[in-house]
Amino acid sequence: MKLTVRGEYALRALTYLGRFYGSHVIRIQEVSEAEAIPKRFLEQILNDLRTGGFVESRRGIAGGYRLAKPPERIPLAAVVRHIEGALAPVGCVSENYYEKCNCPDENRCALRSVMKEVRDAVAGLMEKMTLADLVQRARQLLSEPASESDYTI
Amino acid sequence: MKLTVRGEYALRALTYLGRFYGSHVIRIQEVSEAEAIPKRFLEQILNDLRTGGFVESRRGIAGGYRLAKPPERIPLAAVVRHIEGALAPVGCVSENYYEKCNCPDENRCALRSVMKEVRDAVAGLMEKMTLADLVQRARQLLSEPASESDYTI
DNA sequence: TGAAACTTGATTCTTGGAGTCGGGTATTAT
DNA sequence: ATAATACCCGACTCCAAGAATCAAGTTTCA
Repeated sequence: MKLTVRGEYALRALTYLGRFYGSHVIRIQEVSEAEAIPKRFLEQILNDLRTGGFVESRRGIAGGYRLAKPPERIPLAAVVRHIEGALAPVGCVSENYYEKCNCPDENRCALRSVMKEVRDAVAGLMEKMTLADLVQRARQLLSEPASESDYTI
Repeated sequence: MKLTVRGEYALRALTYLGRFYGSHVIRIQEVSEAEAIPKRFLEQILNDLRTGGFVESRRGIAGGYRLAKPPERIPLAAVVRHIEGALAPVGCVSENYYEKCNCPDENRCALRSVMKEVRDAVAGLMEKMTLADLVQRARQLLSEPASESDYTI
């Protein structure tokens, strides 16, 4: 039930870019240092995010990356789906990346019908949450003193 | 965000055993055939489930497995946690299997606070759902004619 | 007493995640 | 122009974990 490191990096990088949405482009180098992500690996990921239409790039000496659209229009579900595929815990209940499972009869599979609920919960949540939420939260956490205290969204 | 095959097998095997809860013990062979799970692999898994207190076994020629407690008292969350560990999408928001993530400052990590919601949703659901739900659903699906139609719980 | 079934631990096989590397291409400051 | 800088691209390595398989036990009962 885990997100891959790759997916985590993608979300962190996007959040960083989101904080500067509307201004200049950001160099990979800067994101890499700020978020402690291996630079070459981050290159791959940002490139992948570009293919997915989440960011756009500018080459050359004054190059870098920026979001391709406003953070409010980037649901976390879309990002995770593009980077790692299905949100569903088992392939046979995925809406976007369905794959047959190995149970004897899928239409009579009890697990399937139950896992679908989990999928719907996760997908529902992550479709509602956008990069804007992540950015807003990042700004809050950076302006507040660090603490263990609970938070609300 | 995926369940492993091992976890899937565990839930399927438990569901099968659950259908016979209260009567005789079931041979590995039978579960293996009914659920299309490689026998040797299933041995491992059932053994693991025994260690976890979910099933109990009887050795010898009339041996087999049965649930160690009523299905209503086996939350799916407990099974998955025992077989594969954390339910949380990232280790740093797991309540039962916490592990530090590699972000620069965990207390100022925007992703963390958002992923926690996902964890809570998944954990909440899977703690409410028990093996009894799976068994009940299995019985329904086996008595009904197979269909693609939607279902409710 | 032997066949059936669980027990245990080691071993193999494969896949995919994580990260690296080298060279290529575009852009711009000078 | 051209050199420096930064993105672009594909191949490659490394390693851990998942998914089994195997062999040799031990217990039980007919």
